[in-house]
Amino acid sequence: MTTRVRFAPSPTGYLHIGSARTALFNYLFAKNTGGKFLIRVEDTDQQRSTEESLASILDGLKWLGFAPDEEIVFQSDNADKHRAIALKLLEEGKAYRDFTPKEDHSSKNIKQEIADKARREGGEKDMRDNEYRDVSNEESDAKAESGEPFAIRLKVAKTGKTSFEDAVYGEQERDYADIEDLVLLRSDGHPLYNLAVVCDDIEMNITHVIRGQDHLTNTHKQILIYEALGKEKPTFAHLPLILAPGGKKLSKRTHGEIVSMTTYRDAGFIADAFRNFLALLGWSAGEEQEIYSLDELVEKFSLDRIHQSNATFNFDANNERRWTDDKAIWMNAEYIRTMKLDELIPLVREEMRNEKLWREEYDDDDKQWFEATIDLIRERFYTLKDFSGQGRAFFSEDFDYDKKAIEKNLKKHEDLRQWLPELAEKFEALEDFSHDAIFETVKEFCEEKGTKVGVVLNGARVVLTGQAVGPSMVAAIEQLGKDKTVMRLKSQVAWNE
RNA sequence: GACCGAUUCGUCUAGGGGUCUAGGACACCGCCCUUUCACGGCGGCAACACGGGUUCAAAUCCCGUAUCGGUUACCA
Repeated sequence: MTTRVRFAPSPTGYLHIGSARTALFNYLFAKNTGGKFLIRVEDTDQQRSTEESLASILDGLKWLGFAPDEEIVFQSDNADKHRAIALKLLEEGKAYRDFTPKEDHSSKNIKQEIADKARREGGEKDMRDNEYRDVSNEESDAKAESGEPFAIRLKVAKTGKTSFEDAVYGEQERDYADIEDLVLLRSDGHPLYNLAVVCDDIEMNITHVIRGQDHLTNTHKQILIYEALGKEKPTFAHLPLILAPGGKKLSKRTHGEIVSMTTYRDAGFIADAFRNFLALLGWSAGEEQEIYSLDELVEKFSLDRIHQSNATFNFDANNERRWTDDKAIWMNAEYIRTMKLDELIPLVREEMRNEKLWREEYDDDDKQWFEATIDLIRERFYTLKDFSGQGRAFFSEDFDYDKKAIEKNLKKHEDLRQWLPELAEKFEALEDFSHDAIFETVKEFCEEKGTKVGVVLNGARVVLTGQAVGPSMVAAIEQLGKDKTVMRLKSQVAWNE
């Protein structure tokens, strides 16, 4: 039997980092087992579902490279089927009409309200105390015919328990006494989540349900539906959650854009790097290797190596350098400096196009120079943004000077104000502007002035690139070329910043 | 509150009775390298939540406690 898994986002926000990880694990599992990876959009909550949200989620999935193997299913298209199934269950006596008027919740603190109510009721509450549970069919039919609105609830047996073997968490049991008679169909005829999920998973022939641990206890309710329907249940695999620092829930409301996938794409992350990082949040191959290509991840992935404890996604909103997880940033840098140059170039090209730094010559006459330059400067970069930011001076005269660099490497050595233009003259006289010649020139110049090479080189770095850090300065000068080097060394712009 | 789950360095994690004076990665710190910097190399700091068992032996098994998380909707 081929495995079939689905990623089932509800389009009520952008693609959350935790959802992205769920999508990744589904994808890896499908490919590892030679199965199908499907996408089902759970848009039954009409109130909260939006087009933008859907577009953003699909965008994020596309960026990460998770293309579905079959057409995307929209859950709302199946509402009629879900309704029919609920009615069938009612007919069979496995569900009943509940004429209790709908309770209204003030929209803001629903979670809190429910928790408070549950606390008040304590463990005393009898889950089978619904007064309509055992009314006769005749009475129920009559009320329905008279037009009284009703919801349809599943009739959960009084004693017994459900159980299933979770592929991650192991044997799971829950007493019927702890499960309420869940609502299948709302009084307005709208099918609810647990029903819709089960029906669609059956319809789509899903063999493995891989989803967040927040669904673990609700799984028992779904099993009850599978049983009422007389259908075989799939294998369940629940994933540990991804938390914010301090072990709190990672949410848009409190943490903002940091939880959105598109933030990372827009911040210059490489999809492969981020996917690699995500894979290691809640799963590991049990070896010391940490950098994995997609193919390697697919090959090594298995459900039994998924962790059972939640992971913290580490970041500090008050620290610009630590705006997101250190390890994610490191991994991105690692990919930038070690990936194949011809895989990196297209990504840099796109970034430069967006920043209006791209020139057609880079793909033509200046191709060699461009590639050599990228190869040189990638060494210290963390994101794709750095190519248009810190690396800007290599492609444009319009670049910024880092204030700290000016203070530390330029203004602290007032002599450089004269020396740098003097050095420019020496360079100008150079016929052969090669690495060795440049270095010899600098060295002689420093001996003449009785200063350390570092002082001149660091000062030159600021004037030439606007930065305090970068690749080997001599190599950078060679790459920049004689004209630009001479011009910038003579310029007083940086001094006036 | 009830039910469910988890708990190894600051973070991600290895480990599943002896090989653990607990390994790796990120971050941090130091040294070296580059006659220069946030590369690289080497090294350092740093953890088995707590208490009881079981056992010749427990980070690993069992029980309790604590803490954290999840669920408890006519949301998904």
